[in-house]
Amino acid sequence: MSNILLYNTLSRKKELFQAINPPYVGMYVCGPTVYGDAHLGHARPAITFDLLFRYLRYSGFKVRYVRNITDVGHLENDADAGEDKIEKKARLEQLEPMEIVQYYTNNYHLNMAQINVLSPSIEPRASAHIIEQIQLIEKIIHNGFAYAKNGSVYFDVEKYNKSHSYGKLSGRVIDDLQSNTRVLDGQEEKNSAQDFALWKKANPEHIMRWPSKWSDGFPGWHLECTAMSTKYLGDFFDIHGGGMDLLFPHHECEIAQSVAGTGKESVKYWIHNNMITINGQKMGKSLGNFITLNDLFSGNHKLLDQAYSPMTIRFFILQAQYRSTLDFSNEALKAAEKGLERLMKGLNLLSSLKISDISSIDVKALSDKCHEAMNDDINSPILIAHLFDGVRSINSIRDGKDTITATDLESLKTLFNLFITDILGLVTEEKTGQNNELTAKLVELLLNIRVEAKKNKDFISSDKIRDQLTLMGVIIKDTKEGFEWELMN
RNA sequence: GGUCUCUUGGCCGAGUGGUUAGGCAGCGGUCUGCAAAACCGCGUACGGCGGUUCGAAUCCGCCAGAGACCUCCA
Repeated sequence: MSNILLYNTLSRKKELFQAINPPYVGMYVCGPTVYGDAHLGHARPAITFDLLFRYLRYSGFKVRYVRNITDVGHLENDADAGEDKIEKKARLEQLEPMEIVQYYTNNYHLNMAQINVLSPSIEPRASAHIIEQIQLIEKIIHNGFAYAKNGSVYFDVEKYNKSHSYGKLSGRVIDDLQSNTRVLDGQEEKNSAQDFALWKKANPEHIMRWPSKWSDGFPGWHLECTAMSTKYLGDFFDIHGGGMDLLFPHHECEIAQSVAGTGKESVKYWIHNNMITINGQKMGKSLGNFITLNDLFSGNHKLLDQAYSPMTIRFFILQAQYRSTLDFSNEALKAAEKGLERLMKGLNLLSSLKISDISSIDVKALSDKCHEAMNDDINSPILIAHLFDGVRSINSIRDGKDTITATDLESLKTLFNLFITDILGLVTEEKTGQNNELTAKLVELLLNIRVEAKKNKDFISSDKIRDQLTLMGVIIKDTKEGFEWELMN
């Protein structure tokens, strides 16, 4: 079916992807906690796994892609003393918690659509799966790996580690953890510092609460992913993805929960995307150095020289391999903007190429290279480099320096549409105002007068029209046939 | 402090033993009334010091610097 290599964090090497039940593939990716606008960092996993989703589907797999919305249980601080992120935001904004959840979920969906990220097959909410989480806690308690205390339930890491390996995903040793875990407030309930909460008893002022046999409370953060992934994908599924920062403790805890609950691990391939950095540091909420997607699209942020279109952001992220850090800078984004333009121009040129009896370019070889790049751990930058080689060939054919047959041209069109549009998910963006009929007519009227002036060698008038229009934000390109124009963003 | 990772030409970013990745910027050229745009051409870089090897950006060691995780984070 395919020979896709994927880097599995569990084994620390690239493995041949073999679906558990081909052609079906189950993929679970940790989605956002909806208590703020999505920032550039959130776009990385979304695009990374969107790319994988698209490529797996193209490769013949029927993928069920589950990406959750965390709307409860994600604590602000340590598991005992912390405050629920959603609740905190709700209190600050004087809103019902679910109002916050709805608002930021809507914004997330809008942003994802803007960067052309496909909707997952299922998008479960943690708050809608309390029963499943309670059932899982009961199983874990039944199997002896959790204990209740004062209405809360904690996972017994030490006991689990005696018969299983806690730390196998992140490469941690439990003894190191014990000696190095910082002393935090409110941990007195737990038997051991590294134990984590499965259920938390709610304080009286806590709004988000559900009844359970232990207390009126709410589930722990790590639990939701285990409960929801196995509910929709079964006890053993193919791919679990997320950001590298979730590796420990979140994903480590997921493994422990699933083994403690069902007796076996539930994930075959663990895949992690790396971070987006800014000035060499991770972009994140806690450091306050994040730039939201809305900021990027509007250009309205002190670190931004200009606005960047959603496709520029998408291309910027795709230009780096997902396991590398990617450093934000205006210079890098501008480079991405220009590069994307070049690529899309090449794609558009395909429809106007003249055909010949023979081809001087090798479309099949290009196609093979593109597939090889994607098969090698989804290496999008290599794929893009090959596509740029294709663009050079396309320009060269246009200039008459290379030739292409009708058959090869069809193949090349198919290839470009497949990789650029379907797999990389890059589409041409309409510029705002371009469709305003009156503006278009006025601009064209002026430019036609300018053509007349040029014919009459009245360069003073022609340059005046050009300079004035340029000042107004009309980009003019002179061509053999006359002119082309577009509005500045 | 512990665990792990990274350090590539002006910028971003691929590449794991021997062939020029690619993009942006820059320079040169074609085109143009002049420009702009577009297109074409041009860059032998791999933190430092040793070692292995016929040969290392790529393997090993040491040193320096940066980062991630260890607490919420995509």
